[in-house]
Amino acid sequence: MAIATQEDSEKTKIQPLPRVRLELVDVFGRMAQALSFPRSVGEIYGLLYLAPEPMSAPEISEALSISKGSVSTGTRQLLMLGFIRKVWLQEERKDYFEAVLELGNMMRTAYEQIFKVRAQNAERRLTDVTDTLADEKAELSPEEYALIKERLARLTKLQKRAKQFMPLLERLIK
Amino acid sequence: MAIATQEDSEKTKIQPLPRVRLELVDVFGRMAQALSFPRSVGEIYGLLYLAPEPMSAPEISEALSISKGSVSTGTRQLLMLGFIRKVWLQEERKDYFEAVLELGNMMRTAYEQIFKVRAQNAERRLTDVTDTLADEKAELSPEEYALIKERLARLTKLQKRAKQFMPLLERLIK
DNA sequence: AAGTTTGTTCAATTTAAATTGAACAAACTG
DNA sequence: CAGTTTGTTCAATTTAAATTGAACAAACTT
Repeated sequence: MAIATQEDSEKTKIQPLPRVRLELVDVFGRMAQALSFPRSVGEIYGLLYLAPEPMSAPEISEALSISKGSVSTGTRQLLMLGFIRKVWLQEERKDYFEAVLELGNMMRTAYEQIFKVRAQNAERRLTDVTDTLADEKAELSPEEYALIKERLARLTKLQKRAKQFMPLLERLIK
Repeated sequence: MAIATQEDSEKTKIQPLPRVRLELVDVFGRMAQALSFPRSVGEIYGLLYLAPEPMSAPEISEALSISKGSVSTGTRQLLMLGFIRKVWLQEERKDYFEAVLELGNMMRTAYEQIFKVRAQNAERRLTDVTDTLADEKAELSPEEYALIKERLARLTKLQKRAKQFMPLLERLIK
């Protein structure tokens, strides 16, 4: 469908994607959503994952029926996360993209960029809360102060435990 | 606090929450969002986590300025995940809720209910795609068929590796 | 009995996020 | 040079999800 009727002077030999490829596009689209990425980002990766050759942004846009803008932002995200890479095809001036197949690498990068940052944020915010408790001590009844202190200590302990796991996880992921 | 005696006719002894508690509400609210839960669900948990006594649904609604409906659906989700429990206060007919403080348990339950299910879904969908490839073999060039087959095999391998990690993760989490 | 209070459900609304599409710049082509 | 094509950015729009609020049922009270 959507065969470009404008003079196909070019490589616009857009044959429809085989069903397998469409299905994988869908699988990665849903997976992205589950991980709270835009669906389109997953779809782009799914498309590239089974592509026999690198694809240009206009080709991706056409194949998935998504706008240039979405392809631009989507590929940027995937590049940053290390899920795809740019390929320089001889004498072409377009950018071409291909999927990085070494999934271990991808996952490590994604882990670094997402989980680690989140864990650090959580840690910082937790110490902020603890500081607030100290500031507020005078305004709280001794019982309430003690209770809150104990519970925040629990959270901090958990936070520390989680932090210890992280290097272990990192090793597993590699 | 909040020992509203019925004769009050208004248990609206609602003194404002201490700042520490408001801050933790916010921390958990944001954390929930990062994990793609509704913010309100995190806020409810954050509120209960530092509550000196179990709180009723109307109290929660009031304290967080969220509707009865949200409290009802939010507490249901938290109960299902094991993050909070119902407490039966003597002779009261309202439901009271308190946070489960044993975070290890919570995390195990959440893991079971979320990651495991997702991993199983991913597995099923991947085999579906592989089946489609088999169906479609005749319509593909030998080269494309081989390429897709190889890449799907890669994914399946990764999937299996991830599956092996799961029991290990489970043990770590406990 | 009629009147409260609590809690659930679900349609309507609000809010947040993703996507589009148009304006623009850059790099080429005839 | 003017005319294409590619790719980015961002305001406007669309889409999806969370939240509200009203209707209702259940469990009590007077």
